[in-house]
Amino acid sequence: MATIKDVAKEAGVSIATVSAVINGTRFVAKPTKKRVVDAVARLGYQPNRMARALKQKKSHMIAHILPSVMNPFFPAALKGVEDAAFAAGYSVLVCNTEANPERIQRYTDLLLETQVDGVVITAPGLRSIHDMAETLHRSGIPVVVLSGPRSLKNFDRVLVDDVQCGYLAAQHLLEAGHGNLGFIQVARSTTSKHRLQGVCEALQVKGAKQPALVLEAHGFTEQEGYRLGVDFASRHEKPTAMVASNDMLAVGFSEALHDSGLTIPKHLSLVGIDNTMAASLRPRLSSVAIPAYDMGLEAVRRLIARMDGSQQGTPLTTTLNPSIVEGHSVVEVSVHSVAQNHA
Amino acid sequence: MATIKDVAKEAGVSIATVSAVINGTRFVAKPTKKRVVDAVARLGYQPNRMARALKQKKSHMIAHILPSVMNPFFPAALKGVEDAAFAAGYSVLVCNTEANPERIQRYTDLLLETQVDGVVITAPGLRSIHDMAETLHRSGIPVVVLSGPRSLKNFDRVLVDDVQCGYLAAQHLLEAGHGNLGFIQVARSTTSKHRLQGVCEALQVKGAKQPALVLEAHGFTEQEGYRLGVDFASRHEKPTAMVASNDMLAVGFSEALHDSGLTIPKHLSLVGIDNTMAASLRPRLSSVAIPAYDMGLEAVRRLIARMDGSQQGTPLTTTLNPSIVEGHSVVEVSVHSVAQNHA
DNA sequence: AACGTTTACGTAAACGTTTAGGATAGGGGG
DNA sequence: CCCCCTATCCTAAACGTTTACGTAAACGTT
Repeated sequence: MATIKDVAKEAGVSIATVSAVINGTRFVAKPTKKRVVDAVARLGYQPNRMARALKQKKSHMIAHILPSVMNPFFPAALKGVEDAAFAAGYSVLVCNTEANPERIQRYTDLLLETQVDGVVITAPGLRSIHDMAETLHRSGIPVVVLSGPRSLKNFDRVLVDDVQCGYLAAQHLLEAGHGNLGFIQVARSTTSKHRLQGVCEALQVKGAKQPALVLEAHGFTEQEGYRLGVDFASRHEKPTAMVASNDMLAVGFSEALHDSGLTIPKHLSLVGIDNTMAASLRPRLSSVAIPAYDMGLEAVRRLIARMDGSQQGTPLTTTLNPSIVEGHSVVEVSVHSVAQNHA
Repeated sequence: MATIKDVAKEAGVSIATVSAVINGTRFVAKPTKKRVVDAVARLGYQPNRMARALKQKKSHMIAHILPSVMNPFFPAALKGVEDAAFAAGYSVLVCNTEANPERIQRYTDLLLETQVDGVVITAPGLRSIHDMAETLHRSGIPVVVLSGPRSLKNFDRVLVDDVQCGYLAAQHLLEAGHGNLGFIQVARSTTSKHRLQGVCEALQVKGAKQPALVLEAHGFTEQEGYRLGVDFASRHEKPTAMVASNDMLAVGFSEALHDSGLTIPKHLSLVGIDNTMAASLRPRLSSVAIPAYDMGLEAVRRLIARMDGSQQGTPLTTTLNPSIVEGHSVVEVSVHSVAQNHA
């Protein structure tokens, strides 16, 4: 690899001059500049990023910390992060924590050593990730949290409005004429609670206060969805439509209905939330899409604003809006058929 | 951030000694070592990776170049890459090319500047990616190709055996009693051609030479699958089972059958290849799984072997075996019903 | 003609490491 | 008692940049 010294010699100038023409940091006479440019081309010179980083104390790298790229939500966020970073001249280091405390520990050390200029942490559920964020932050590294809990109050955050998610899901069903809805919630999850609240808010427009039926799952899993689906199928009084706290639940739920001889959307209209599994169902599940890609973009924009100092002071939280994407799991219903609520 | 100098002063030794105890590069008397270790702890010292990289000409970073993390195949490969890298003390930079020549160009410059120690390139279809690989390689950066074409003969490669994929798919159907199969191939794709060849090889055991029906798609897309599904449904003579060149095709195909009133697996047994969409179909699609995660692991192992010089000389290609994962899209059939081949 | 300004570039220190090549001190053999 | 060896640590150069500062030449002004 040619160094700046080689270029300087080749062009017959000092290294300071080479640096100047490369970075445009000061005026260089036209003919001199040309000599340098030519020399660079001849030698195929590429500035050494390590050396530059060392001198400038800026690595031009950011880290994206996430639980696992295998989870369908994260690749989209990662891509948003990478796109925004790329556009701004940053490279991104991926760090899969796998929710493993040991990995998390090693990664925070690694990131400190690497002198990354900033990090975006997505969906930090664990205490150890919380600690990681704090540690990095204390070391002066800007941190923005993507889709994290309210407890991370020292950081910039970019979120999707969970209440709005529930609201949209319910509204979509109401607009299709469904009067009494059910909801599948998840025990001890604030996310789920917010989504339920959104459902309630939508219902209030119709005068109702609560969903006609609330089933409780113990986790956002397909198995739990299936379990509740079996339960549901055996009931006499059934709402004509359900909202699931997330798509996984919806998939399991729908599977159970299918096994019980009930079909969607004929016997039940169903809408999911997060739109990760929409393609997994026939007919396609209607679901509320979380703009993961856009959240990634926004997170990095926030981060860059912190890194270049154009944004200072108290933490900001940006909220993006979800949107409903229609599948074929919801059926229009006339005002009359709403009244009769058994399949 | 504390530097090595601060530690040296704090411990009352020279920086060389500090470096020695940190890296264990030479003997240091026990009491001295303790003083250093304590000083490190007191100051919370972390070695600066940039400085180290500069001196050692080794960044301890590798890059993973891929078309797009949004494509379902790649996250698994990425995770394999990251796991192996992490275990070996390397960080990984993700580079989504989006098959965009401009991005590719900028990324190759970036990687050269960053002095990454090695790169793994996955699924390089394009000419410009081919060039990228060559450029990096010429600059002395070890490159291993994950799942690339045979034309990339200067590089270590890790592949899945496409012929084997076809073979497994067909064998699975044969074992279920299906005598005459069909195949959905993709025009001008060597991957598809190999898979077809595998199907043929499996058929030869039964005395047949060719699938009873070969449909031709113009791309690995759901739309093409749908188009061929419509075609298929209108035929009089139908095989009892089909193999699709990939899962996307299978999904589209199955969609079309469904719309034509044919159901899987009752009227047709179907198996896909690559297992990316298995969950997208009800009933679940039986498919040949490509071990993307393991391929990622293996790629990085190869890469590391090159980087530390333990592996030299002529390029190696490692082939991993695919495996069938059973869904519910294949039905057992008696020898008799095989004879009657219309639905 | 002497001097101040401007223009264009060079010198050298610094960033935080690693590492080759001393240097110092203590100890054993003759 | 001298010499040499070993054990232990230090000095200083080097990695490839950026940048504060310095300097030389050219020019205009009086």
